[in-house]
Amino acid sequence: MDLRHLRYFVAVAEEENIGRAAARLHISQPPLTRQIQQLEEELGVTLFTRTPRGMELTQAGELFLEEARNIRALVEQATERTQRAGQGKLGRLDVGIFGSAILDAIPKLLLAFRNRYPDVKVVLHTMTKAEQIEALRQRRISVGFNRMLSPLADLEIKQVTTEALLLAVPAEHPLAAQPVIRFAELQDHPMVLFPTGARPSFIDKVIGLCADSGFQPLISQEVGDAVTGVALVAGGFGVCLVPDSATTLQFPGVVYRRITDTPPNFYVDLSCIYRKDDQSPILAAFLDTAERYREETT
Amino acid sequence: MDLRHLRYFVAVAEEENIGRAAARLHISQPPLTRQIQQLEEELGVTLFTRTPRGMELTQAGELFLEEARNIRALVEQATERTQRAGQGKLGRLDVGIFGSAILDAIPKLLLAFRNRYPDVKVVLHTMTKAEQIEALRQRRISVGFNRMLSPLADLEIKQVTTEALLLAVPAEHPLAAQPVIRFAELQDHPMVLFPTGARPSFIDKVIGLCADSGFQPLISQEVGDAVTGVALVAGGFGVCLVPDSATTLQFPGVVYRRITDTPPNFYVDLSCIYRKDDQSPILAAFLDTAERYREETT
DNA sequence: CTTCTCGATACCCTACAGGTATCATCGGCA
DNA sequence: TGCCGATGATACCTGTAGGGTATCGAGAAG
Repeated sequence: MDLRHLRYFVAVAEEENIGRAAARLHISQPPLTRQIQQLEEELGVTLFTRTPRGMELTQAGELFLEEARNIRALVEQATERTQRAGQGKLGRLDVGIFGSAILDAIPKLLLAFRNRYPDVKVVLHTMTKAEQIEALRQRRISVGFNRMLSPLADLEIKQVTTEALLLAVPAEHPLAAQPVIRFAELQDHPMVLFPTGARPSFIDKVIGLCADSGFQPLISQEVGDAVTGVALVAGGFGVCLVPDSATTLQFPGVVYRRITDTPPNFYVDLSCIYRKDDQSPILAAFLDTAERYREETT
Repeated sequence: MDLRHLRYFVAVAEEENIGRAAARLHISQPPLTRQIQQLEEELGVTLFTRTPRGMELTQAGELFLEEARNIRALVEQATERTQRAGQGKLGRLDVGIFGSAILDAIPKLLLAFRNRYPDVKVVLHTMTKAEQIEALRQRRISVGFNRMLSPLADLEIKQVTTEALLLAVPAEHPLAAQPVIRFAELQDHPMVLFPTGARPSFIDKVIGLCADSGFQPLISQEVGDAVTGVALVAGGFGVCLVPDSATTLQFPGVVYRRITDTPPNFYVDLSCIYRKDDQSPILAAFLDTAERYREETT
């Protein structure tokens, strides 16, 4: 049996007349007769009673008509859904995000993606940079978000946005009272740094900036993520350089201050990382959305 | 697209290897490659990623695999069900029965049919002889039960059983006290006859029997069916000849008595009637069951 | 570097879907 | 009653496409 048989059968059943059905199918009458005969022979069931006025369904034929219509609808639906999946419009995208970076850019980007591809189920997995890389290679995620990513042979990196750095300062701290903060002044104040874990990371960025300005920071504490860092600032552990987006963390007793004499690379990137060999149309759609986001926000 | 494509696709998806899938399908590898390519081209979707180790489903491919399996299962089910329908094992049978004749033979026969063909839904329609014939011609029923059916050009009649006649007598009636009742004695006693309506019917049977014995019955009342007839007997309207099966009607004040000197045709048939041109396998199955029933009960 | 395994390609052959011509049958109608 | 028209069935031809064999190209493995 063949989908053609089903198509022909439904046409004949609906027209109750082989000639008309043949015309509707754009074939001539004899082949249609033969196909129907074949179908009946293969099933071993008489589907039609032949009358001088045309073809009339038997009870078995009526049942088969329902089934045939059902199957044909299902085939249509399957192709349609598969095509949507092939265009990245339907399916699932596993995304790795880092600890506290669910701030500003990532939610906005995910929201934009959801709007463009409402039938793609986005699943977020919180994991560190090293875990993201491992998960990418094991195909547990298709894309990861992180900062300060280093090039890798099998993974591609694409910058999503850059963020200026701000200084998180305890409200009672002398620097909070100054109208202007110069970067070099930070050498006199204990700093909270983050994240711990896989290097290079944001920590190295900050230490590098200090080194460029000719000093070593006074490290009061290293913590895992920005949220903890700002919490320690609130607790008086010192100041902390954070990306712009961290200002969404409004802790009582913490104020954010701009640095006036920013060195040229006084910003940090937010990038996404994915397998070079990943041909998934959903990933392509996601990266396209990310690209648009980047263009809109720069 | 074609069911073959689905079969091939599922095999490749399951084997993750075109060569093995080809072996499983008993074809050689190149045609299988081509069929998969055709399928992908027709859908416009890459279903597999080709690796040096074999074929790996894409996300769209995974979805299509589910759909394909589903469709294939449905096709199998459709053929199976249609075949059962074609063998008369699945479907619906509309049966016309007459007023009060839901006694003895018909329920037993229907029960036997249900046991042999549990998936055939039997729908009973109570209708008179004339209504049955009309309903048969209009195909609202496939078979009807009745007595004293006359041959018709387009309808076939098949006897199901015969029943001896008994006399329903009021308990207080003089005949009830006699040890023996001879048929000729009935000429002295008012009788209830049934059914009214289309002739020839059971009424004519009784009148004919009386005529054969050389008398005209004293008709006290004509009623629509045996139940009403026996009820009138209970009410003292007279005696009433009824088929054997009517003894299942146990009215208080009514007793059934045998006639001793029965004439040779002192019985009435129960037959079924159906369209000569009806090729329905369900009807055939039903008639076969009826035939067996007849053989078992004679 | 060789070898093995995978899918892809090239080319041939045959089966079968589809075409035309024609037949058989049954109702309707003059 | 017999002709005509409509219906599905049959006979036969043709071209497409599905399946076969032989072979290639690319990676992985040794």
